[in-house]
Amino acid sequence: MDQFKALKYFVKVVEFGNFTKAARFFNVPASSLSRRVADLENSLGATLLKRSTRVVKLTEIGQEYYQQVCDVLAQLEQSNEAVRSYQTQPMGKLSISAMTGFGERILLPLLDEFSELYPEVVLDVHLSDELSAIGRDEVDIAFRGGYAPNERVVAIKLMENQFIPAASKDYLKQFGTPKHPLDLKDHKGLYYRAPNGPTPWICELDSQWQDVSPPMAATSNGGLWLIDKAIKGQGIVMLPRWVLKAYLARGELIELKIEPVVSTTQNPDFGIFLLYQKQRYHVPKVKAAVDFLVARVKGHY
Amino acid sequence: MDQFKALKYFVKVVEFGNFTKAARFFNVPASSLSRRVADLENSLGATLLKRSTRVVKLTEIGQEYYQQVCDVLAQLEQSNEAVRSYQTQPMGKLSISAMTGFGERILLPLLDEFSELYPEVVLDVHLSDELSAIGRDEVDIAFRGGYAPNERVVAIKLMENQFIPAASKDYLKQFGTPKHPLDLKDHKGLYYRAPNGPTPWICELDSQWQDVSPPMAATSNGGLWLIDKAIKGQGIVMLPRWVLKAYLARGELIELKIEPVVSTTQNPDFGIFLLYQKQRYHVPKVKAAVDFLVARVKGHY
DNA sequence: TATCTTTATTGCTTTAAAAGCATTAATAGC
DNA sequence: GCTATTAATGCTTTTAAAGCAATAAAGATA
Repeated sequence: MDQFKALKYFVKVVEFGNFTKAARFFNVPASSLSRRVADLENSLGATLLKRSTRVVKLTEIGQEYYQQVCDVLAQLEQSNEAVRSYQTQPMGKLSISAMTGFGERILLPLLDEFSELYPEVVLDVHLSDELSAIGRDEVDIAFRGGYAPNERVVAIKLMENQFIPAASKDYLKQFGTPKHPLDLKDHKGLYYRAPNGPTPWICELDSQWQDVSPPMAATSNGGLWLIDKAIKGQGIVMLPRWVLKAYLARGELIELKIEPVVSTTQNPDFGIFLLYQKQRYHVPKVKAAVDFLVARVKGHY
Repeated sequence: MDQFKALKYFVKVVEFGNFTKAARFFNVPASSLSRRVADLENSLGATLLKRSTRVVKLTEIGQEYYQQVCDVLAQLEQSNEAVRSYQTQPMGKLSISAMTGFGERILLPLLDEFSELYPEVVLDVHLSDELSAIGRDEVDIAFRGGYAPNERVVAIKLMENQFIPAASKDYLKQFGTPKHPLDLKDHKGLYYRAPNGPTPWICELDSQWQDVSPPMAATSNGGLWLIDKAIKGQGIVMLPRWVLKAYLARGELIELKIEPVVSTTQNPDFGIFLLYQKQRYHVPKVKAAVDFLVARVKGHY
């Protein structure tokens, strides 16, 4: 029995919920699928599909098996792809996912450069703060603030992503400079809006993580708009250091030195990571992009 | 082409380093393997093996592919096994790995009970403090002090594993009762020896983890011997609460209340976990043992 | 250097298995 | 109860892998 063929047939029958449609997909008679799947069931000694003339659905064990088989087939397909594209030129569609802020400020300019170096690679960039699952989705490279979700994904730390509070000189003159987290109660907060809502400001007081968010003056997922408001003296922003760097340098904003440190995450090692699937590194387009981006970002930030 | 057959041939050829020997393994002529592997290479458009009459070895890309393929085949084989053994009685060899202390005191008595319930299951228990890699090794169930190594492994927390210091009444009368971690400097430590050496005693002072180990009076991986010495007043032991529980209850040892808390790990959620491979849960012997052990240990400790 | 031995490959034949097709059986909807 | 749809089955054709003998290549040996 060709087990590989049997598995592919099985998976498609499940997905179409129908032998006939799956057969059309493969351009073979339905009887072939019927036999292959039957072979498979026989060799496993279990019924995977509950068949009737109208519906074909998975049994309990079939459900388990289906998911595992999907996984295995996907992995194998990826390995095959990696070998097939080995020692060819970087080319084809490269899918990249990144957080909006990082994408706009750092990634896109670099990608323009990349495109000049590798014109054969067609870029497909998704900017969103929602985290898309690398591995499952068809994303080749992702930029996220966190570690690798599993051991098949490689995570390279590109830069720090420490959130710091800042405000304009005028604002501080008018409302005073907070020195302690609890001083924030009497200030105005400009909040960055993550997909699950505005990010609270937290702080470790007496070995306990506490929410010390000031009253909300505005909230947005547009960092520039928040910074603009902060410069105009409308409140305190809490954004990554690399975002605020230029404004701090020009004196438009002043970094607030609050003790103990106020942040947006309990994890002190928060950073921006580049993620890719280990087994795909040898696909030329992936390798070229990972090498290029790591070199550029690590060098400049 | 039957890709699975080709892959299985390929893997064995690599492992034997030799077409002829691999062919004998499958009881088919070597020419078959030669053809299947050639097919595979053709379909991938790459050379996987460097052949000569004396040596067959992997190319660089072949090496990559081999490892990934091994993984895929192993996973598939496990899935098949899980389905094949579905809805049969628990039976066959069940391999269990546990830490020595936990194994001797808690696991083995329970396994006696388990064996009476499921006489068809042949137990193979390894007691060792060295951690064996679940997934790679042929271990069905493991007991460890820590989390799941990857997302294919399920970890169930069975009980706390907090290390606490204790000493005998006589000892404390003679040497005084330490109240603060730094008091330990003037005491005698009875150390548990982990595979990588005696476990130091640590403590968080001024938001900094510090080694506050007292001078060593003895060290051993035999917990009972250490407890015996402690009862005789020869020092302070640092062992899990569940180990010391009985001695504390009988008054043979007294728990030391040191502030801030002295421990052997920085992780406050230290516990004993039962680990098994997710996809193997439906193998009857695994399911029976996991369910049994979780119910018993969770209920009684 | 010449010869021997081991081992992978290749051409040809045999054998096995999957594809293809027509038919049957089963089931839901009308 | 009839009709339409769909999965399974029996039989034939086609395809692919197995088996075998012969060849070629590369170390090892003398």
